[in-house]
Amino acid sequence: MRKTPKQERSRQMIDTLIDATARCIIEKGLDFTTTSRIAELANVSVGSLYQYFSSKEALIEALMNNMASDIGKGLQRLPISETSTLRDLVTGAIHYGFTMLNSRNGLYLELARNWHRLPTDKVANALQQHFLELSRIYFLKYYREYPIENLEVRIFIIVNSTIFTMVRLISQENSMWREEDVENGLIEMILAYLQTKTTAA
Amino acid sequence: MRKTPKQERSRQMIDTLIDATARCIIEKGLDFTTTSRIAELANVSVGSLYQYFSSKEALIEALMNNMASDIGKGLQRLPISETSTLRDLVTGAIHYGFTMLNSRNGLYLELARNWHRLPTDKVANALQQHFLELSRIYFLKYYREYPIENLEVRIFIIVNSTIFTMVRLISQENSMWREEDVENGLIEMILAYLQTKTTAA
Amino acid sequence: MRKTPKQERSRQMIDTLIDATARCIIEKGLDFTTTSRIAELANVSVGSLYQYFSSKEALIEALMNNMASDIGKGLQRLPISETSTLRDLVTGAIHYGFTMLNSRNGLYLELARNWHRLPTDKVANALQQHFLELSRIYFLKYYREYPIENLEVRIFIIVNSTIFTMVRLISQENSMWREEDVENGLIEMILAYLQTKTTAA
Amino acid sequence: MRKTPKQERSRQMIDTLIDATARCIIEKGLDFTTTSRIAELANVSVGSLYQYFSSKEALIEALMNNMASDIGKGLQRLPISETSTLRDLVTGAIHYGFTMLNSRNGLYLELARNWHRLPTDKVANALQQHFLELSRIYFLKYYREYPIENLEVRIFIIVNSTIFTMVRLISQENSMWREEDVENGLIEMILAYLQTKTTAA
DNA sequence: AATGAATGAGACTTCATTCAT
DNA sequence: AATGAATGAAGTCTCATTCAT
Repeated sequence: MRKTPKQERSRQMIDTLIDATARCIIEKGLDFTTTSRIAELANVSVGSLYQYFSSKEALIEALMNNMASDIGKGLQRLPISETSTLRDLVTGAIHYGFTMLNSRNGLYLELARNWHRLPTDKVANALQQHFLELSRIYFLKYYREYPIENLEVRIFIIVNSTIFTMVRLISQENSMWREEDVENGLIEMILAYLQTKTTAA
Repeated sequence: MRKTPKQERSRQMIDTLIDATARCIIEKGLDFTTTSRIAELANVSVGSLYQYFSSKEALIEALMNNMASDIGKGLQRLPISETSTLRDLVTGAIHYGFTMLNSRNGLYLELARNWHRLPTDKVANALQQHFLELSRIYFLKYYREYPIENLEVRIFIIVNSTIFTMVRLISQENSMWREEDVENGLIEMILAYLQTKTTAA
Repeated sequence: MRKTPKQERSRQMIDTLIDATARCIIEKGLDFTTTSRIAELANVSVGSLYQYFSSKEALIEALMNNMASDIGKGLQRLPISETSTLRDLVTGAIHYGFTMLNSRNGLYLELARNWHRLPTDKVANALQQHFLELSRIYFLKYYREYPIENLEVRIFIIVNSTIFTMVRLISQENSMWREEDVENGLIEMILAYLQTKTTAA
Repeated sequence: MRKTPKQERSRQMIDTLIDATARCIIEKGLDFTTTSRIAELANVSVGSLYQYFSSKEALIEALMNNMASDIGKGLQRLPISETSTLRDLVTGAIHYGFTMLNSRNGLYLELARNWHRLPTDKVANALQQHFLELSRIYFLKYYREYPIENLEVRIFIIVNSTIFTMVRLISQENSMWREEDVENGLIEMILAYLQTKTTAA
């Protein structure tokens, strides 16, 4: 029995367009990502683009959603074994972050740079949510004796701190700092912070 | 000896234009800051604008430089007495950061949001430099027994972590977190991090 | 003898499309009547639409022809008895006009508004022709003693005067005039005009 | 003392653009009147067009206002002497109407054809108002013994009847009727109508 | 025959920058 | 020096029509 070709083709066109958008952002930067350039990169007419996405924004939003889901999947694949220490966990997550930002030829980097003009909320929330769950699971499992207070706020601070420190680092042409050092620094900072007891407010 | 009126006028014109740019960014946001609006706010013609600044970018760069110098001056005014603990110092700096981002009707906030499209380097570098010096002085003075390793990298991480966590917090319409909690969290994180010894790489 | 199914289907498809066009014009107005919307309303593909009509214009022309024939049929059903006065006749016709323009949810109103961009000629001519015949019959029957001069021109004037006065009246959101008053006014005007002898040119 | 050249130039540009709009409508018809064509006809860049008119609609509205004021001025110049009969008055007005619709190479004709898509209200109201005043003055002066009832409604009917009968006549390629005959017919109709007493409602 | 995805010309509008006055 | 009118490339989006399946 044949698969439904319509939806197949639709799905493919949608993916092609989102992919073209990604490539355009990578090649030209978000500021020079235009609907006609996207269509051109997709080897498709502008009209087609608008048959599948009601606006440039919708297209970028779709890309962001893909991104959110990618990141989510990646996070779930992070290895957490019984012998994982908190340091292992944090190191893994930080590493994952750098991998992400350097992946796809800097696509995520450029999106992160422009977070304010983009429908970032979904991605950011997803990210925070994922880390929150990850942390909860971890702390419930292995740190029952050290319940973390204010976990949400801490995750918020850590996630944002990490992302933007990374983005800034990678964005610098000739950085004065080695990626390795910053990576280690972030790990230390996060670990130190997580092991802190909240002071009485 | 007469003052050189030309340069006086120039200086004044330049300041007026930079100020108009700031007001425009505050009122309309960076995306809707156009050269003609700037000129209009400065009560000056667009032509004049281009007599003093070769491009919109140049104008914004000047604004950024002013900003950098403002921030520098502010930092130098941070009170550090002999009795200041490290916590006092960090608390003061974080507070200063929030004050800055909320000052000038959100001008710095908007600029920080759009850092990637702006000539941020100078500001960021200035900021980092200032904090570096501040820290050096502090640690040399009171912590001679605890020499901080990798101070530059740590400052880089801390400054970026702080700025963007704050920006993200302030940018959220109805934030899920109280400013106070985030402020405290940042302070704890930074303090914990600074008191960490670098692990052997 | 079997009916020819092809032609049956054709006829039905054609009618469906014309009907969809009418519905689209009613719902969206002529300016927002697009081929794809028509096809959608007809539960048919755009491609099929073009199998039956060579262009959007052809489709609308067909609708106009249907309209002409509808109006013609309606006019023939206007009651003219032996005891009808001229006033009865005119009143009936004016009433018919208003009924028409308000019928089909304003379809004819919208078409009349846009007469210039449409192949109006057929409809207008049909209308004029019908009224001409109606008048001829009437005057021949009952007014033999008052032969109307220049009947064609008079009908032309009356028909156009009536249609557009009505269209303008109905199109006004909050008309300053009651429909009843305009209706009576038109009747008076037409009656007065028909009872006029042509002055020597 | 020099005239203010700015306003001079502005005024001239505005007039040029409105004039170009008029020419474009005349040459291409309203449907093919585009902002770039207008700019081209005005020997001006599109940008300039938008410096003076915020949108295509604004430009067309300005043209309509000019039209309204032209028509108003023309009406005020209609000769009404003491010896004018009602027939003289009506004849003059009808004549004026035909002159108008034929003037400016059919500009007003095309605008009248497209009344429904245009900001017609101002023009139509102006026209009705002018005729109303004209009629009031006339009837007050010379027909005190025959006060016209429902003058407003009558004027509404007459103005619309006249305009569209004319527009339809002129729009026909090879009209079946001589302009003279229709003109006379309209005059007779209007005169007959105005001399009618309103029937009790 | 039917489908509907694809096309692409063309519409409106913005804004950094220039240049005649 | 100052002005601000003029420029025009570039951007987003629509829709009648075609054509491969």
